[in-house]
Amino acid sequence: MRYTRLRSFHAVASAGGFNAAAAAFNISQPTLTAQVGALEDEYGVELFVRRGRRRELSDAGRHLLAITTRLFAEEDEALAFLEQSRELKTGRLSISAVGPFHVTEMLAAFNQAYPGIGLAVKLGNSTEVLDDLFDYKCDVAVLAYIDEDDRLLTIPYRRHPVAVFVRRDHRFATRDSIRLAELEGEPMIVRERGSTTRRAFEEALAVTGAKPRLMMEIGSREAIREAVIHGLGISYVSEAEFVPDQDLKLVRIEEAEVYTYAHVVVLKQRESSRIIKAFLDIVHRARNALDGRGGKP
Amino acid sequence: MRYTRLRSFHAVASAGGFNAAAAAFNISQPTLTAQVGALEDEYGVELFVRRGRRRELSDAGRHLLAITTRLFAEEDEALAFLEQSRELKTGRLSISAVGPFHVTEMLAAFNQAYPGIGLAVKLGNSTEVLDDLFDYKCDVAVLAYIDEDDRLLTIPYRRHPVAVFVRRDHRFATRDSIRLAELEGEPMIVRERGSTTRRAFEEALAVTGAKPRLMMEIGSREAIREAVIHGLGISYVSEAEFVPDQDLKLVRIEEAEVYTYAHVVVLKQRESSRIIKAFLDIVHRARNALDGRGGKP
DNA sequence: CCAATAGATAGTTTTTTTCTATGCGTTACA
DNA sequence: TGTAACGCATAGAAAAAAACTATCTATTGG
Repeated sequence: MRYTRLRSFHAVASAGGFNAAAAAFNISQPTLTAQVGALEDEYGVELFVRRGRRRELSDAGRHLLAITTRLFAEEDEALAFLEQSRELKTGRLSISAVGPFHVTEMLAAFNQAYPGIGLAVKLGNSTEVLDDLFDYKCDVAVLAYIDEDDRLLTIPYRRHPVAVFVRRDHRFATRDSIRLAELEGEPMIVRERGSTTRRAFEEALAVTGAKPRLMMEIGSREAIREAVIHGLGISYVSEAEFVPDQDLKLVRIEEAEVYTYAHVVVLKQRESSRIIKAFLDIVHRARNALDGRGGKP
Repeated sequence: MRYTRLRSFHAVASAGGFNAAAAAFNISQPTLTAQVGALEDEYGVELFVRRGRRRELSDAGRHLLAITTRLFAEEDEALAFLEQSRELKTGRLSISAVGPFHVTEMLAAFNQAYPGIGLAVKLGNSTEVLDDLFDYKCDVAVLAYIDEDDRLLTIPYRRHPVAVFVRRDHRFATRDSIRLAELEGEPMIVRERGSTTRRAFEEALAVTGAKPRLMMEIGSREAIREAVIHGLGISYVSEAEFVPDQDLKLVRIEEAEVYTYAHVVVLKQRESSRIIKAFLDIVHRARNALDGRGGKP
């Protein structure tokens, strides 16, 4: 109401007449006459002076035009911002993940598709990651295994085989792959309890029945690498996480039954969020691109 | 539409919630929900993030709020300007007048009543003044005599007696007043043809039948004063225009039939203009205040 | 677990906005 | 000096929008 009147005034004032404004802004001239008239009546102010058959801006009108010019510039800015938001040219997506190795690929794909979106990644264990998700501290979580929780929407993203790695001089070092059974009695350095990789590995071992000798439990991938390099034992790692080293050799597991999984998890509630939808879309596309390369669970 | 949505968004964003905004801005909560929802749908942007039972500003929402804050500040400014215009606290009034002497009084009264209104005075002869009026170059004209023109609204403002003035050593200098008949053969310096004062004076002379000796015609009041001081003759002037001098003496005319008039003239078309109405009102009041003092025609 | 709270949804009514058709006064031009 | 074109005003009707009430759902705090 006030707005419409101001807008009509602005149109007439900047177009230089009622008919001109009507033509320029695709509204009828009587509408403009009515709106401007209402504005003038409401405030008892002469915005236009009748001069023959035309109406020209009065001093008050000129002053008001200066204000409305700024006003509608701000409106344009608001709409421009909304437009660019529509196209996801701005915004931020925060991700909590259990490990950096699963997410970098997704981040790269997403960033390529939406270069304007800021990305924030926070790492933590699975409990922390889930808490972030439920506390709205992140938009997307990347987890290894999933709780069945109907507040969550879970998308299996990909699986990474777990492999054994040994020092160059170990008897496995010349092998391309081994069987789990061969690990019987083998001195082994393992991850902390709760590690996704350890869990997957031990489940597979339990199936096989093989029992390595647990040398030590270390809560850091890097520290385990050092321990292996120093000959304290052999260990395992998700293939994607393995950092090559001249003293180390990665040996696959023949059965290939040991995998860590990456699931993309979001709150069902937020599934319809544009930015989250965009991310999930990228994830699906990446999964499909992986098909046939055996990356899928 | 866009505006209402932005306003609803702004209300919710600045009030910190839908219900809070509904209470603060006296609109119903469903209205706000609908408007904000429409804005989000239209641009596919999440302005608020659902967090439990509340909705909190998203990054995009925060950005938009910054813009809408400026937007509505401009709107407030526009409305404030219109409000103060309603009370005639701003604006400008331009006056064209045939002489400065008639208008100063009005200007003073008007300025006292509406100190915020800028005043512009332009002087000219009666033709120029009327042209300004018809060309909308001025809002109000002050003229001596009037054409009957039904495009014009004319208000008699006041009349000023015309008096004779002479040098101290003139035989009239000891008199308080003279009769027009005494001017027979008297050397006289007169204004240019077209001068209101000359016209009034000569009309009165014609009635009387007296014939002064026209010494010279000078198109400037100041130059005439100098001429009288130098003893070239006597002259006349509207009493209101007379500037006292130790060498000059003003002598009234007994019949007091010689007057110049001041009429306030506006275009009928523009009579309803607030500022013009306000000025005419001041003029009427000043006229009434003059009643009983004999200032009226 | 219940009551209170924040927000969403459905359906309706009121208000606003906008249109078409037409009238009136000005201006320009033949 | 008519007369056509132009610029705006007015009337009445139609369309769109904004607003409401009532009700529902989900979350949270005691």
